[in-house]
Amino acid sequence: MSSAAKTLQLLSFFSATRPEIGLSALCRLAKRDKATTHRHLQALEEAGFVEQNPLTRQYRLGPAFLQLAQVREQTVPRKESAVPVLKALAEETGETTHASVLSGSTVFALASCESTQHSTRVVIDLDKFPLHATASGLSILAFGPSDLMEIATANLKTFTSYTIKSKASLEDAVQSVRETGFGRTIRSFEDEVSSLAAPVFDKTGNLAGAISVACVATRFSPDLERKCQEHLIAASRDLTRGWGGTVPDQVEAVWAATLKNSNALDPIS
Amino acid sequence: MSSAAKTLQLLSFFSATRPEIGLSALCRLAKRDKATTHRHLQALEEAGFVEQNPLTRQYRLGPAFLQLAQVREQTVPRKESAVPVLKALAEETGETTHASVLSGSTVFALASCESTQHSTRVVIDLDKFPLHATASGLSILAFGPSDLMEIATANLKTFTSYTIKSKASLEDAVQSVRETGFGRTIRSFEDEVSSLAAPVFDKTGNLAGAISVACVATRFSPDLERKCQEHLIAASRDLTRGWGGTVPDQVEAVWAATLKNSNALDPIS
DNA sequence: AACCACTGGTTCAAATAATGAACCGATCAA
DNA sequence: TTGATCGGTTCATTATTTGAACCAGTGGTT
Repeated sequence: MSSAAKTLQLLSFFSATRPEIGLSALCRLAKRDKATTHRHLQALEEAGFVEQNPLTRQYRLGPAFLQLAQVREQTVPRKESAVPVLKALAEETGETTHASVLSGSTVFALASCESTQHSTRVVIDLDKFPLHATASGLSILAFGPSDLMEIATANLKTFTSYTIKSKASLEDAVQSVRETGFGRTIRSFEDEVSSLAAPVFDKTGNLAGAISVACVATRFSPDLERKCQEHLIAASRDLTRGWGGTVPDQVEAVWAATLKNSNALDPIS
Repeated sequence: MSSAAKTLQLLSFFSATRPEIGLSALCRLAKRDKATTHRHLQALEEAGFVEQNPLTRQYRLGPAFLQLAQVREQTVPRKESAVPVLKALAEETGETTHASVLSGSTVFALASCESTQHSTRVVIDLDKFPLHATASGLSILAFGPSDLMEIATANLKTFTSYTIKSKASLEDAVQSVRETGFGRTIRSFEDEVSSLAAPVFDKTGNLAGAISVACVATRFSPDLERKCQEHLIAASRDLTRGWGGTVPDQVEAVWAATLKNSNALDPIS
């Protein structure tokens, strides 16, 4: 590990829950020498990446990040960071993938990617995802702002015979998403499509959008679902990271539980 | 210069106007070896501080900054409280406003706001303010830690024909800031810009940064200066308050004296 | 007041990791 | 083909990083 890498690693110990760290504490966290850590901190301080609280002498993240984050946002808008994640997800699952962003109370399509693995594949060309009828919409209802539920129930448009039609069944569906961490729809938007989606979060820790896999319904087996779940988790983490956030622990927990359950049901794995 | 410092320095070459840089270009900018620079970039990439554009292979700032900027703002919420103050100040004066923070011995740009009142306005895109050549820098020299003076005199870079060039004239300028409470520069950083700045303090009672108005030089009349002074006082009080501090009585006193003098000179107001 | 346990910070010989000229393979233009 | 880029890699040389031991200061206990 290079000296630069060690220096940079120190920054990763700062978080919202541990915003200020003293020299000795940081040595323990990083399992490194005091002299070394001190020199590393001085290099970081010079660059504006950390500063010392003049009262407590503890170190905290510096103001340089505000500037650099601004440049990053100007350099890489959200769509661009979604594309590689969607590509990877499409390749891994062999199905079509979508990313969407919540803006106000509308779920906008951001980008999508078709897998080349199968000759039949899902091609959905929409720019707004209905909240009640898509896996992405359900994910966003489950983990997004609570006032969305009202808007969703006011717009229960029917797309197929499977589309959710009542407020009660929508609430059930959303509750199930909260418990599993995945939005899930079977033929509810298009007759031949079943989807699985995961929420994506941004730097404010709020829900920012969703990422989904749209499967040809006849291919949507428990095995495929399991595979989609695994890769959706990775994809959501990646995209959340690309948008500057971290997946909330609570969501990670329900994902872990869901995967465990599906393991239990499937004695092979 | 430590290897870590060299690595970190690479990041400073990225900006809104130069968001992506290739390996060779970065070597030229940093005046360093290609192998070395490449290794440094790899360390940065591993930490998420840079990433490569998969198409062009050029490097750009990474997503880690979004997270770390978020943590920084949660730790020391400065930018958030500065924005409305800058906005108000820009509106009141009709000129561009800046806020900066002192970290270590560097003055970082925090945020800025352009007035919509005039069609010609000052647009300054820098991330570090030179201590000797900007109104903000002079304010910080005047009311900040005394060891800054050494650093400033060691870095008397010339920007325009008006830029302060000698230790003696810098000391004079700083003394004048102490007496008036305002940093003041006439065309000293950019040829067409004259600025006025006031110090901002934090909860420890120490200087934390500065707030400034950058005027198109040809508009910088005594009337406008007077107006800027009045509103800068209010803005500095607001921002200091937003950062949990209070403006020291001694600074308030020199402000009051300055306003009184300019009243005496200007019988109209 | 003496003692202890803890800070943050510094020193210097020993050891390790950074360095850069030269090199490779690709790409592009003339 | 040639030449001038580009990004990336190699390895002997060299300079930098390293950490045990050391200060100095602080707050709590005996």
